[in-house]
Order: sequence, then C-alpha cells, then structure tokens
Amino acid sequence: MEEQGPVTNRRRQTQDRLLDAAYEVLARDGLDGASVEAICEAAGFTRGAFYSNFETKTELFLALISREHASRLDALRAAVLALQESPLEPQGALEGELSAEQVTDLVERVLGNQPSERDWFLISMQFELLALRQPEVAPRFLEYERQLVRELAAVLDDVAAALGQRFVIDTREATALLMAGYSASAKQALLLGAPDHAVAVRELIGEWLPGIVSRLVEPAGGR
Amino acid sequence: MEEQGPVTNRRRQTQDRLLDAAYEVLARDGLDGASVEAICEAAGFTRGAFYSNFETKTELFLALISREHASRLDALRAAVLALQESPLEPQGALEGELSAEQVTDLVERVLGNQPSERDWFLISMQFELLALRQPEVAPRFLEYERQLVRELAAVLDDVAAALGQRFVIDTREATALLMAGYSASAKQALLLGAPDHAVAVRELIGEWLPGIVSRLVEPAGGR
DNA sequence: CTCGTTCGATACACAAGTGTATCGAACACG
DNA sequence: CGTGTTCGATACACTTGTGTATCGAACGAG
Repeated sequence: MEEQGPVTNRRRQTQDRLLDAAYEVLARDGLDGASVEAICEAAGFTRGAFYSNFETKTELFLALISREHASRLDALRAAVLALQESPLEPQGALEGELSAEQVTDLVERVLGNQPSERDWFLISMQFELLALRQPEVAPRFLEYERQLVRELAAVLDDVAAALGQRFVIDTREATALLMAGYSASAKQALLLGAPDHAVAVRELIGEWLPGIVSRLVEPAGGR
Repeated sequence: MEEQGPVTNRRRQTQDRLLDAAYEVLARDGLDGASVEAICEAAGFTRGAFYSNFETKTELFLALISREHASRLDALRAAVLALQESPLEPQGALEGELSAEQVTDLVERVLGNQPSERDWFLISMQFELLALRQPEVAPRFLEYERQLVRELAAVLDDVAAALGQRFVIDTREATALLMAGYSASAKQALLLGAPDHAVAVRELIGEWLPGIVSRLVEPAGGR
C-alpha cells in the first residue's frame, strides 16, 4: 500500500490528455456509452495508462467535471471583471426600464467567454443524470450548482444596481429560474440541430429573456 | 416476410407487462444501464418474449414514452375538465392581483393528477438525452414537448381569463419558462433526497412560482 | 375435443468491455 | 553516464450482454 508519491509532471500531463479526450468522447457517446478503451484510444493511450491514473471511469468523469467547473467559474469571473471595467450604460434607466438591447448585450458578454457550450452542456447533463441516480454524487452536484448560482446572482445584482434597478424577487430564485430557462433554450437549439449552436442559443434566448427580465426588475427606489 | 397478424390480446398483455417492468427498471438503472435481460426478468419473462415483441431496446423505450406521454396528456385534460366544473374564484381580481394561494391551488389540482412524478421525471430525462444524442429521435421529442406546452398554455390562458387576467408575454413562452422552472424544482427535490418527492416539489415550487406568476399576468383590461 | 398456429423459453455462438499481472522502456537522480 | 524507479503497453482470464435458432406448450378456431 505505497502512497502515490508527489504527482509527477509526466503523470499530470497524461491525466490532462485523458481528460481532454474524455471531454469529447463523453459528449459524443455519453457516460455509459463511452468505454474506457474508447477514451484511451482518443487520448493516444492504452488502458494501461488509464488504470495507472484513475480508479474507475466515474472517477475520471468526476475529475473532468471538477476541472471544467473550475474553468467555467474562472471564465465567469473574467467576464465580470471585464464588465466592471466597461459597464453597461444606464440608458433608459430614468424611465425605470431595462431595454432588450442591454439584456442581450449582457448575455453576449458573459456567455461569449464560455468555451464550447455544446459539449459542455451534454456533459453537464450526464453529470446531472449521474447525480440523480447515484445519491453519493448528488451533494457534489448541488455544491457546484450552488456556487454557480451564487456567483451569477451576485453578478446580476451588481449589474442591476449599476443600472439603478433591483430584482423584485429573491435574486437567487430569479437566477435559478433564468438558468433553467437558459438550459431549456440550449437544449432546444441542440434538438433543432442548429448548425451554429452558440448563435442559435442567443436567438432562442432573445425570444423571452428581455421580456422576463424587464418584469423581474424595478427601479431601485421601490415600486 | 409474413406481416404480423392482428395484434392478439395475449400479445398486447405481454407488451404491457414488459412496458410496466421497463418503466421501473429504466427509472432505476437508466436506458444504458438497464439490460434487456433485467427488464424481462422484472416482467417475469425471458428474453424470448422480448425479442418476439420488440425489435430493440430503443424500440421498447420509445413505445413506453409514447404510452406514458398519452397517459399524461389524458390526465392533464381530466384535470382541466375538473377545473372547468369548479373554477377558481377570482378573489382579489379586483385589485388586479393573483394570490399565491390561487397559484398553488392550481398547481395542486393539475399536478395532483399526474401519477408517479419521480420515475417519470427520470425517464423523461433519459428520453431527452437520447434525443440529444440521436438526431432521428429529436423530432419525436420536440413533437411531444410541443404538444405538452400547447395544451398547458391553453389551460393557463383559460385560467387567467377566468380570473380576469392575461399574460404579459406570449403564453407559450411563459409556459415553457414555467415548465423549465418546474423541472428544475423536480430535479432539486430528487437531488436533495426528499422522502416524499411530490410534497418536496410542491414546496420548492411554492418558493418562486407565485412571485413569478404575479409578474407575468396583469388585469385583462390592459396595463 | 382436436389440431394447427402462435408465442415465449431454452440453448448457443459471439462480441465487447473490464481489471489485473507482467514486462519493457523512458525518465530522473546521483 | 549508469542505475533504480515509475509509468504505460501488452497479454490474459473473466464477466456480461446480445441476437438467433430451435423447440415445446398454450391457445383458439372449427
């Protein structure tokens, strides 16, 4: 029972290559559909490398989720910084209205930084399904989701405040609802087989998001 | 190449037993996780019966979805009829407000008729994932979803009208958003491992639904 | 009741994936 | 450089699931 020594550089590279390959294969074939073999082949390894670095396929999957989750959070934070440096103008705020342009602009700025929407969406769904079926995974899923909602809610609160607005219901609840709506649109875009997923998502979101948002915020002074 | 004769009674019974078994096994193990063997065993058959009645596991799954979808639509229509016979009272409508009580009451009446929420939710997700990965299944999924949104939107329009209200955004869009929110709550309830799923879902929905709905409708006279 | 047909059980051949044990090569360190 | 160690490739034994071909029993029409 020798403990794994300090994770060598070589080892980390191998793991990363495996994770990169898993990202694509899992998005295409699903967690159940993708064999360890397939993942290793895509990474240019044999299963020997896999079993030397991970206990099980689920283990690798969770490592992948962890890595990607962190990456998305970083991208989100970066978008927030960029937003703070060149904020949205409170045009129209005098009338207490949030324009559709402002909303779509915000979406563009935040979502534009998120890489490879499509595959990540599919992988997230796998994760969700895994969490639903295996209770021991559920807490981890909930934790990730909670973090995301929290950060995003903070962003929305900031943005609203900068525009002299505030949410009329709990910002967390509003955020969760908007995320659910976003997921639905992302799903729709995939099902419709849109050639450019990202563009299709923006379009679908544009159908309802501005209308909803304008109902969920009000001038900060109160009703 | 003899055509299958007129589907005998015996055959139909066998198929139904297989579908019933599949419902439980698929909810528990997932479409990939569940073997044909396992489904047959749960139904009290061997695989001989299966291959005599279905081409593939996917075939059976789609038949199951079709059956259950029809069943849900029926339950929804039944709920609507019951609603028409004893409508919600437009209490408070004078002030142009839709009370939280009215909303939760409506949810209770419509959702209360839907059987076995939990398993169906899991199976629906499997269907969704299948549609996402296999393009030839996507149209069927979209069609089912479209039907559901359409009927539900009609119900909501009716209910709102009966209360002297109307939706401020396209009812279909509003319905889709509310369904997305509902799914998110159902998912949450499952992940939290609530002992009584149905109850937990109602509670979670109560957190946001009334607040949202009151923002999405306005007195029918106009703003 | 009887006999032909249908339906589901059984058995078999095969494919795909898993995990482990072993071996050789690449690496790091003195 | 040489040498001990780490890491990934290879080979093997095993499990699980699939689809088909065949057979016997249950069913229903006459």
